[in-house]
Amino acid sequence: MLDISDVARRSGQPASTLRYYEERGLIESVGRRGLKRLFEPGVLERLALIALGRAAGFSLDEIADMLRTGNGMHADRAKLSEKADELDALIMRLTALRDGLRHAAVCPAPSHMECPKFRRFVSAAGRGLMPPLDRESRRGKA
Amino acid sequence: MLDISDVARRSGQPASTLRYYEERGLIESVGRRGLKRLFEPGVLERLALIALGRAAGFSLDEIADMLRTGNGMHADRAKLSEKADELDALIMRLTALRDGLRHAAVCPAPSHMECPKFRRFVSAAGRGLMPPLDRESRRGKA
DNA sequence: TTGCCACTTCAAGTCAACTTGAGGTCAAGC
DNA sequence: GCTTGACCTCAAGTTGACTTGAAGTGGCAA
Repeated sequence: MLDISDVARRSGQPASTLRYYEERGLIESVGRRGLKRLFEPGVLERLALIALGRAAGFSLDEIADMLRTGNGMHADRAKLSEKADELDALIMRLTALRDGLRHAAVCPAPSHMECPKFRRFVSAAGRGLMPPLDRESRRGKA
Repeated sequence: MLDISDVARRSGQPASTLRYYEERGLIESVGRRGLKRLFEPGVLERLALIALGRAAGFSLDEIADMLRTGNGMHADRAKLSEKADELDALIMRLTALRDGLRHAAVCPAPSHMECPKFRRFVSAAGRGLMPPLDRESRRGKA
């Protein structure tokens, strides 16, 4: 049996997150010693599964559903496939973007706007072909 | 001269966003007709540039800085390069993830956890090798 | 038995980028 | 002149996933 600090240490998630996940129905504790939660070791695998789901872009609610239906991420394969397709589209956009940035970084044009290649990227973004990325990048710098 | 609804229509951004961007110093209006803001047509290119920056994962603050220093995204090339590197790392993680999902979707193992390939992905996620994706995916479904 | 301190609960705060709502203004058409 | 309605300002609300803080509890070492 693990107490919350064991789980925190071994999963890398702060205790507050573990309590939050329990409240949200993502994990469960199997009892208490006094006030303190006790967890089975299996919770670690479950937390890894949750981390995977989060990394794939599933929300906590979606993950909770999956974990509830089967008892081990019996996620329906269609949903996984769909998420893989989404990732594919995202990867393509990001790749184009990366190439654009890479080019802008080395482009000899005095101002980026004078470079036709860069102007193409700008106007693609202007036409909404490249939705914002957000949180991921913010984490990247922390 | 364009009023805010012209800019909204032609940039795809709602008026509220344009006001917000002005407040944040990302764009500026050149005057008023009565109460109503007037914009120069150039604001459209600037908005496209902002959209590009957002798509690349820059925060509004970072974009505002870039737009302030030069007067046309004279963004320093080191910063662009750095962002391209970040994107590269992100792309690699997402690709691994996509492959993992794709595999899980077709894997014949009765439960995903019985597949050694899937277990590798899970444990990689558990070790924090795959930080969450978040907002991007949520947008994906809207 | 006393004290420490890791744990507990619950409500509220945080973050970024907006959006929404209430209440007001004003140019233009009738 | 009067109405209409697009615009204005400013404050507050939204979202998801947490974190933080205050106030309380209880197991265990000394």
